Formats: sequence, structure tokens, C-alpha cells
Amino acid sequence: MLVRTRFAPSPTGYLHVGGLRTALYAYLFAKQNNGTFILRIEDTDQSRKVEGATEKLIEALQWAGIDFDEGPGKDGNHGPYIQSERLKIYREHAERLLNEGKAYHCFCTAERLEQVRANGGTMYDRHCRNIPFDDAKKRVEAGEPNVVRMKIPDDGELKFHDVVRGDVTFAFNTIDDQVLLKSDGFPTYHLAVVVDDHTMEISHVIRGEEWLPSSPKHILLYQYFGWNIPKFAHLPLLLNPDKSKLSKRQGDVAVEDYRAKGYLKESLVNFVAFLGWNPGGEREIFSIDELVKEFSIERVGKAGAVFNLEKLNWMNQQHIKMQASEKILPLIKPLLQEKGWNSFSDEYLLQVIGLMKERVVVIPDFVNSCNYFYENPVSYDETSRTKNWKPESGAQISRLAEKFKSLQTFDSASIEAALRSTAEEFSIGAGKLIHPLRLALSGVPNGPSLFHMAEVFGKEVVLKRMTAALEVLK
RNA sequence: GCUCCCAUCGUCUAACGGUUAGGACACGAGCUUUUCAAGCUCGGUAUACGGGUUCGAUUCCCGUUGGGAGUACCA
Repeated sequence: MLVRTRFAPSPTGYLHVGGLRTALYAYLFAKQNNGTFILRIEDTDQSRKVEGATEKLIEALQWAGIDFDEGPGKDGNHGPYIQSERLKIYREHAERLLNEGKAYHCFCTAERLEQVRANGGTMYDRHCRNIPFDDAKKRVEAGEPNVVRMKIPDDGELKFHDVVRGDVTFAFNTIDDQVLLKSDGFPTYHLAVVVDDHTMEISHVIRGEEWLPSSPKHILLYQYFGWNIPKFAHLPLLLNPDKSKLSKRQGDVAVEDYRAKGYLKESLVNFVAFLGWNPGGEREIFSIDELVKEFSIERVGKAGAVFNLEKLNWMNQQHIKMQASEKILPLIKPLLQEKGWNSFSDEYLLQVIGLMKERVVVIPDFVNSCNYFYENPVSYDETSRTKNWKPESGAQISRLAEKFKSLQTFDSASIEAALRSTAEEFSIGAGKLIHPLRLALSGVPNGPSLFHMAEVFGKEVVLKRMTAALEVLK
């Protein structure tokens, strides 16, 4: 069977992390089955139109490494891939249902529907369902506003098999006569998905659990049209810490938010993949290519998963450590630019990245948590100062500076040797020199290995900073 | 309210019906180190409850409770 999956977001202005995971699963499933992954834009709600949203969506997807094979701008003979460009198709299909008596025109006003609900009705009362077809047609031709509703059978039930949930059953008498075509001529989601998924030959509908309750309507439509029913997989929801459906308000939900905060696409993708699924082993760090190999839709869980920022932080740390410094370089350059620190060579920055990689959580840490690589200390940490800068420190650091001056090669090994021999001269432990020097060079009490740090700074900077510190020390 | 879905450490999760219920994050202690991270070692915390079925239930069935989603001319 040819596998074709799709991600069908509505263009709200950003890509939700829940959407990212849905897209990812659909992508992984398609790729591992040599299938096709399709992007379709569901923009049938005119009132929610957002300018530039589709572009942002595509950009976020592309950033995450989820490439679609067909979609806006990538024709695959199943387009167009934007629903607002497919209006004619939906209308034709609605027409067909109307003619076959599987749908009907409804002339109820918003006010009347509200009334019905106010009177305790939880569903549409099917007021227009029995208007004779010809009468309805006349009223439509006369220009009376109307919608098209699908006829749900009076009784019986609909049972279907969901790939992640197993068998699910709904009784028809609990299902509303769903609006298929709105009075503005646009289809509702329910008509559009079914028509599109069928015409685009989607084999597996992978989507969030929030769609589970409307699935019977969709399946009934497939039956009305006489079409093959695709496989359905309803994914567990992503949750806020309070277990409600993940939403803004309780934190960032947009992929671009995480990108902006300095999370690697590798970690966001890895993290989100593990929300509701895992490969069964004990390994947790995977690249997207490895995920394609490991993923199995059968192992997707049923329970919702809380989006846990702390674990994401840890994963980001892991991925940063694994990442080649060369790949990190372009990510920190714009941040340095903002700070006005743009006089550093790639070679220098690569060394900084090498030293900082293991002690960083998000990308901006490469810039913000270690100013000393980019500027001379503007102050010296108070606590460390009283702790490490003793009256005798001045003389010791002066002596150390002299030794540094005479060093031919200024690398970490020779720096360390010089420091240790100086410590011996004064009959003190190396630590008595290391801490004061660290403070003198960086202004803060912690950071990467002192000797490596000094090597990266270079002899000139080190000596300059030592002299500056000595001024304060006196 | 009604319909549907779900239920293992605080969180993400593993466990052919047979395990001292495993791992990871977070947390605590220690080791290592010049500091901070990282790393390593150790530690505590879970099968919601009640009934069945079974020689034996985290696992299968029923109920209860709890949580969630849906209930629009939104998706």
C-alpha cells in the first residue's frame, strides 16, 4: 500500500509545538514507509485569516527539518494544497450529497439556533431536514441564506478502528447534523478534510486526539461518497503542567519561540517525538534520521503528555554537546552582533564554543554566560574577591605575570607549568593561585578550565587583564 | 449536562499474564576537578480505588473515582 500522510494546519500565524509533533509523526511514518508527506493549508475560516501565516508555517517546518513532498509551491498532481483555492471542489461534492439525499439545505438563522440551544437542546433540532428538496432549491435560488448539513442516521452506531486507540464506537443519535457548507460558500473543516484526504489519496490520517469525536462524521461522509476509508491515528494531546491541553498563557507554544530562545531543532524534534512515543530501549537522544528508522506508530501511547521544559533543557544540552562547533558558530554570530562584539575571528569563536559547549543549556549562553571571552572584566565578583584576593595575592600575581611574559609558547600546558612552578616558589597550593587568577582574567569565579581559557585569551590579553586586576588589588 | 478518550514515580516513560516494577528529567548525597558545568556512583518517590477472571494480574473484564477532549456557519 502506498503511504501518503499529510499535515493540515490552519494558518494561525505560527506553528504550535503540538502541531510540530503531529507533523513529525506523519513525516516519520511516511518516510519510513517510502511514502509521501503532504502539507495542506486549511484556511476555510475567512474570519481567522492571518497575513503571512502560511509562509511562517512553512518556514518553521523547514527549520525543524520536516520537508514536505507535496504542498504549497511543490505540486504533486494533487493540488491545489490550499483549501481556499479548492472551493469549487467542495461545492461539487456538497451538491452531490444534496442530490443523493444525504445532505440538506438549512435556512435556520443564527438566532434560531441560539434559541434551540438556550432551550436546552444540545444538538441541532433538524428543523429544516424535512423541507422538500424542490422547495429548498427554490428558496436557495431566490437567494435565501442557507447552509448545507449532512444527514446523520436516526439510529444505529458507527464503529471504527483507530491505529492508536483501537476500536471506537459512537451512537448516531449523539451526533449532530453537521454543517458541511457555510452560508458564505466555504466548506467547514469536516467536508474539506474528507474531500481533500480522499482526492489527495491520503492513506493514513494522523492528527490530534481533539479530532476523535468528529471522526464518525468523517467516516460517514466517506461512506456517503462510496470512498475507501483511510486509516486513522489519533495522537494523544500535549498538555500544560496542569494537564489541560497545551496552550499559550502557560508558556511558549510556538516553535519559533523555542528557536528564538536558542533551542536546537535537533533537540526540539527529539523532545517532541518522545512525548507520547518511545522506541522501547533506554536511549533517548536521537537525530531526526534515526527517528525515521526507529519510529513505529504502533508504539504511540494513548495518554496525554505534559510538555516538560526541564527535560527539553537537558536534551538541548545533550544535543549541543554533540553538535560540531562549526554548526554552532552561525547561530551565535547574530547574537554577538547584537552586543556589538563582531571583531572576533571564526577561529577564536570556534575555540570559545569548544570550551563552553559542555556548560551551556541554550545557544545564547555562549554569549551571555561568558562575557569574558568578548570583553575585559568590567567588575570583579565581590564574594570571590574577598575569598580569593588576599593581601599577598598581588605579589604572587605580579610574579606570575613575569613568568607569563617570558613564555615562548602560550598554550595551556606551558601556562599551567608556569603557574605551578610559581605556586611552588611561594610554597602554596596551586589553587591559591588559580582562583585569584581566574577572577583577575574573567571577573567571575567560575567557567571553563583556567589554563585553556587563558590560552584562548592569548598572552597579550592575559597580561593586560592581570595588570588591570593588580590595580584593583592594591 | 451529554458523548468519547485516558489512567505506572512530581514529569516523560519501559515491562509475551510470572521482574526486587526498569530507564530518563528533576531532586538529595558522594566521587572527580582549579571553579562551574559535564561525567560517574548511590538514594528516595509509582502501578488511582474496588470487584472479578487466573495457580499468578501493572498487564484481561466490570464498576467507581479522577483527568482530558469534543459538544460552533473554528479548526
